[in-house]
Amino acid sequence: MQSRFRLTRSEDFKRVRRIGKSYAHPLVVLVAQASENPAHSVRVGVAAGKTAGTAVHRNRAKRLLREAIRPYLTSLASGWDLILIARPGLATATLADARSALLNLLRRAKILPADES
RNA sequence: CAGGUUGGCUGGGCGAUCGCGGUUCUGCGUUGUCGGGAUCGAGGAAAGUCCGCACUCCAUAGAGCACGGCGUCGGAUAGCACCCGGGGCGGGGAAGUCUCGUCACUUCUUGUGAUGAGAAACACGCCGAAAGGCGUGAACCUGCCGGAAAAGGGCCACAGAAACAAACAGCCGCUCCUCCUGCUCCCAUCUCCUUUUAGGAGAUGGGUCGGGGGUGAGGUGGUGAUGGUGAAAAGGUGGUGUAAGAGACCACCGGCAUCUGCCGUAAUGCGGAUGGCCAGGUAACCCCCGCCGGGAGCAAGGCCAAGCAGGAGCGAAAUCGUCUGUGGACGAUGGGAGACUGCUCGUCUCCGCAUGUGCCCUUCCCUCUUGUGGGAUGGGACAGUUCCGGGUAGGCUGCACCGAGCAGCGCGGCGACGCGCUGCCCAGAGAGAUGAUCGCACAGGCGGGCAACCGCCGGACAGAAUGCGGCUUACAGGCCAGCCUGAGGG
RNA sequence: UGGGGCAUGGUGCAAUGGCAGCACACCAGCCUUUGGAGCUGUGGAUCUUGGUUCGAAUCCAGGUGCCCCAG
Repeated sequence: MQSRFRLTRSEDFKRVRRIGKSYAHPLVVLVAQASENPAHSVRVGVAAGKTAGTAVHRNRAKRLLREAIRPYLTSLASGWDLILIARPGLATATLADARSALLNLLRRAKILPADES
């Protein structure tokens, strides 16, 4: 993931987690919030807590999420800040499972148009 | 070859496409949140953080106690309680089974677990008629190691007389009392005999002096394993000995102390002589002895930017005496501060240590070119410093390293490790870089099949964050090697 | 990163190295028309693995999990 699509600053994370809207899936949780700068391209942050497992499992979950969202970064509506939070089953899932879960969440958040696949 | 056991190495490979991080080179009418190329990119444990260091900051002249850690010998190392090689004492290896009953679970069959009873029980050696008893047992693994617990204290439940020092019961000697028995003696009665003023013998009854034996009670002394309980009862076995006993003595064995011989650097081991049996266990209980030990940690620390709110303490140089060139020096006394974590102290340092022969003001004195300069006195401010409080969570650095560095080869050493030569520069972020898909072989598991083979599943434990050494813990599979035991072949 | 502490029935806590207890809860019974309360009773545990010791919840070492503190 290129660095212009990344959410890095701690205050941004805090802001999105506090006032963003969340969408849940058994594998992933999506938290979305409109950015302060609407012209800015979409920014994504990835997180995995201790409940996701050991360090190996947490790293694998975050890599899966990054790989899953990578093809859609340029087609997403701009001006959104997203946080993807891994849930315990994600580390043992495949890339196709993660991608379908992610598409489901993005359509529910109306960030990705429904006709795009 | 089989079994056992240990150590070392490895820790999925190759290719294609897409994607990520660092370094470096490079392109542009477009200088970008741009594009292209090269190269590097997790581990043996990166983990736990149990030890030891490097590095950084703070504090620092000493001694003792406390506290904490360590504790066999030698070696290795920059260093290390855990590394390497020895030694000693234990434990495992090493004894595993069968039958029956009861209970629980259960795949419903005698399958698993618990429990009770019975039987059998590894190899070798010794004792024994037998039952049985005693001793030893490889490689290798594993635990511990000062005070041989003979400075002292504590504890040793239950049981047991008693848990370490004696008592109690017991045994035995002496003495006293009571009772019994029988001997000697005396008296009485009766009978018999004779050598007939008398004597003798026997029986019965009684008496008590003395002596013997026994029972019971008391006193006194001796004795130690007899008391069968325990995890543990004061060397073991056999004999002598004794009133009874006991290392009291003797033989053999075992242990200890002292002296000593040999191998070994040493611990230790193998012996010899003498002594003498006093000595229970526990120091992963206190304790004693010896050695070692400042504190904090890369969120250490340094620089920059931004931001906030300041406050308090100190901010000096005691008193007296002597000398003096009037700047000061020396000595004494008292007080304070400090000598770092807890305490104490002979003693030491300073009288501010870092910092002004600095600045302003009040009063007095001297000088005098009525400007000033010098001294004394009291007060204040600033710099500085300590503490408290407030603010910040951004950037650069430390930090990606020429190093206790890595790889290969050789040499020395049993080994930990060391030395030499050659080659290399080898991850480094800060929401945290290694992933995904496909293909091909190679291991592995499951199913089908006599087999060849076919189909499916599918990589163990696990992710760097200042670095290094050791330890501990987790770990599928594969490869290699050593040692021991047994069998077979040459 | 460093330091400190804890682990005992389902829960909260006790226990000089010597028979693991207490309270509440669960279950059963009694009482009550029934429930609650009350009374009586049963079952159930030392985080794990080794070691020291005659004997370990306790002492020592390794491991596991949890909590707290500091910057």
